[in-house]
This record gives sequence, C-alpha cells and structure tokens, in this order.
Amino acid sequence: MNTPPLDDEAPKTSRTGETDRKGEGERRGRKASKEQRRQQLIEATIDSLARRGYSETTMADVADGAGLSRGIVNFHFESKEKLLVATLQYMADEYAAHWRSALARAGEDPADRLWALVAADFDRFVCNKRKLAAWCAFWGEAKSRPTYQALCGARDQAYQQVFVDLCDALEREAGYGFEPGAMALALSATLEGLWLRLMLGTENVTRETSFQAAAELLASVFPRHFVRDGAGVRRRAGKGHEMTERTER
Amino acid sequence: MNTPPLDDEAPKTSRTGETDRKGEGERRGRKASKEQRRQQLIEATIDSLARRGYSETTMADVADGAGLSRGIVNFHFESKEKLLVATLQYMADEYAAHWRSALARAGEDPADRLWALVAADFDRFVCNKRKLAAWCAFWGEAKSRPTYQALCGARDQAYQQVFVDLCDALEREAGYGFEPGAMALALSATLEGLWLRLMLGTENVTRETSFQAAAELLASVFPRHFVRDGAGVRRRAGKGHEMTERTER
DNA sequence: CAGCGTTTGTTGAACATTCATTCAGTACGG
DNA sequence: CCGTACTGAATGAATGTTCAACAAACGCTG
Repeated sequence: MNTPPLDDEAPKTSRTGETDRKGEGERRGRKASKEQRRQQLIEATIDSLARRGYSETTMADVADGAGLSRGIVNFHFESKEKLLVATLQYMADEYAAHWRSALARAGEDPADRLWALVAADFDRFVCNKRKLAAWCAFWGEAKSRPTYQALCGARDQAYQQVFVDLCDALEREAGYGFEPGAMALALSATLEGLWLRLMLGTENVTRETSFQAAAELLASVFPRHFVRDGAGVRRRAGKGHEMTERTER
Repeated sequence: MNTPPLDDEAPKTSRTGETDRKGEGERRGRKASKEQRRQQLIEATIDSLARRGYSETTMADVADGAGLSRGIVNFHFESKEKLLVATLQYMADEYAAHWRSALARAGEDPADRLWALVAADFDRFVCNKRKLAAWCAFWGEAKSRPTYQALCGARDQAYQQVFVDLCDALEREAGYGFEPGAMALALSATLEGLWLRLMLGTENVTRETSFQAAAELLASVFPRHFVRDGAGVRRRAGKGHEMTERTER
C-alpha cells in the first residue's frame, strides 16, 4: 500500500538536473554547494510528499530519497517544520513565476491574457501528479497551520486580482452582465477544482480533458471572445492580435 | 498555533444530540449503545481533524474529545486506520444522502434539479468549516491511500453522472453548443474548488459569496435557463414550474 | 425480588515502535 | 591543518496498541 503507480506523467528531473539522485553515492562527497543541497533536499521532499503523503513523510525518507545520511536535513534546515515550509515556499515561488511568465508572454489583450493564464495552469511543468500531490498534501494541513495557510494561496491575493481585472475588462468590452469579482472567484476555483480532480485521479480525468473543460467554460462565459471550433475552443478573431491557440484535441 | 478560531459557523451538535460530551463524567457509564458510541467517536474524530489536521490527529485527542478514556477507540474500532476509514465513510454517506435528497425535492425539470444540486453544496449542513476541513484533510492523504481515494469521490461516479445528464438535457433544450461531459466536469470541479477556497479561508470568501459565484457561472453557461436579477440569479420563468429561489443577497 | 454469575463496555497503565533531533566524530577542500 | 559539510548511532519524546482489572447491565434461579 506504500507505492501506488503515481508519477506516470511527471517530468523526471528538476532544474538542478543532477542525475545522482539514485546514484551509487561514491561521488556524493563535498561536491554540491549549500544552495544546491537545499534544492536537492526540497525536491526529495516533494517526492516523498507525493509518494507517501504528508503524514508519512519522514526525515529519513527525505534523506534516503536524496541519497544522503539521516542527520543531513537538520543540518541544512533546522527542523522538519522548517524543511516543509521551505518546500512550500519553493513551490509557491515556482508557481507564481510560472503564471507571471505566461502572462508576460501573452501580450496586452485581456482575452489573450486570460487564455494564457488558464493554459499555464495545465502546463506539464506545474500540472503533474508529483507536484499536484504535494500541493494537495499541504492543503490538507493548511487549515491548522497559519504558516501553510498563507503560502497555500499560491493562487494568492495577486493572482486573484489579475483574474478580477481580466474579468472586469472583458465584461466591459462585451457587456456580459456578470459581476467581475464573483466570476473571477468562480473561474479560479474551477482551475483549483480541476487540479484536485486530477490529483484524486479517479475516473478518466486527464490533463487534456481538464484543460478542455476549462476551455469549454471560457467559451460559455465569454462567447464574444472565445468560440467553439470543431472539437476545440479558440480565441475569436477580430479584436486584438489573432491568436489561434487551441485546445489540443 | 494549536487552536485557531475555526468553527465560527458550524452547526454545533451532531445528530446523536447528547450534551454529555464535555460532561463531568459521572453518568457516562453504560448508557450509550454500541452504535451511539461509534458515532460519538466519529464526531470527535471529525472535530480533531478540523482542529488539528490529519497528521496531528491522535487517538488520545479523539478519546479526550469524546470525554472517554484512551483505550476506547481500539475497542470500538480496531485501529486508528479503521477509525479514519469509518469516519470518511460516514461523511461520504452523509454527503451522498444530502444531495440525493435535494435532488428528490427538486422535481423533474433539469434546470431546477441543477440549481438544487448546486444550492445543496452550500447548505450549512455539509458546507461548514468543520466538515470542509475534515474533507480536505482526507484529500491530502488520498493519493497515497487507495482506500481513501475510493471514498473521497463523495462526488463520485454517480454524482458526476447526474451532472453529465443534467448538462446534456439543458444543452438539448436550448442548444448551447457545449460538450456535456466537459461542462459537467468543469461545473463539479468549480463546486469542489469553491469548497477548497472556503476551507483555506483566506481573503473574504464566505459561503454566500461562493454560492453567488456558482450562481453567476450558471447564469453565464445556461442563459436560457437562469437569469440575473438585481444582485442575484434566479431560475428563468417560462419552462417548468416557476421557481424563484435566488441567491441570498 | 434478592442473590449471583456472566457478559459487555470501559478504564488506564504498561509496552513497543517510530521518528525528529542531537552530537561527537569523520573526511574532504582550501 | 583548519574549517566546513557530512555521517550515523544514541537519545528521548510521542503515540498506537495491548491487556489485566473493573463496573454496570443482564439473565438466571430460588
């Protein structure tokens, strides 16, 4: 009951990129710098969270996963608590950087930006079983730990505000009649809910079907900006730049 | 960091209804039946999950919360694992009974039924911090425990199918053009996502604003069936029975 | 109905295990 | 040869489980 088949679609290595994770260990000496070691341990923590869940993640498991000795974590991080907070912080930073980057690449048009934001959420880099499982592990503990609670809004104040602003802009462009704040809440909640569904992994929900569901919703809520086209949804031509990005099936 | 203000809006007592939970203990003798004791312990487990989170929920805490002695849980349930499974099962049954009942009360018209389903999700009985926190605690562990995974689809196969059927019916009535399966996934994910947001409890998200957001979404996706009316959303008149239920502000 | 043994729910202390943390020692780099 | 990164065994605290003792209900008999 300990290792269900999990990481079927996760990108294997982290950006640190060493492949010595499971290595024999002969060269695991004084090579890595302090910061590298910290990242290595954080990656091992995410692995453990994904594989065994929060309550069964132990210091020993993290150390083993990193191919290092038991006491190592208390050397680089002060305690288990601090390790977990650092891990969550790492994931939150990574997530925020990811959507900000997608937004920056999207240009100025609100519809393009909204689409980019949604698409970014289903990018393999952030949307894979490993990271989703880790997120969910923290969610489960967030209510009783203020420190987690603050960071678990990776979809935080700023993220939410972007959604509100975009909904507001689109509403004013086309006069949809909805209340921007409420709609923004509904849309961002949908993305989170789809992540959750994906994580629980029951049924036949995949990254593709989830993305398609989100796109379908955009087409219904913003019919003047997005249009159904065969099996996919795409940006409607006419307004801003013509972008023909589309759902992938 | 142990007892943040949590149960601000939760309905206090369970259906078992005894108030002897925190009683002095002089009459806590052989009064309760076996089944009553089990329920009492399950309620105490939900309390503990909500208050301290999954990883910090201990047998001692559950026993204390029920006002009983340490060894009691292992007598009524065989182990901690079995207690938690029973608790999850209890919540899943309760949730399923709740939406089925709401559906039964809603009549035949698909739009009324969909509205009832959504409204049921934000009913105080199931949607309060205590139960939401407990759900979320299980979600966090579900990935690594097949037993939890199966039950965590309280929103399970059957629930999802109801959504698909309703989306399909409404689509055929009005020719919205969306794919029912995808839309059903998006909508049910939205509800779950709103629960999650509510649970994390950041920002100013309340049960009312969440419900309003969901209603706003319904009005956008099914404009021929629901209409915005002042500050709320209501069932559009004309088709089935005229129901003027609306969001509460 | 009293007396009495049996069953059943309950207690709390003892036990075993798991795990985070500590720290004295080791080895590599500069 | 000094300092820093690292090791791994020892330690102690926390916690799930067991169990022998206990007491309340129940049933039986006289």
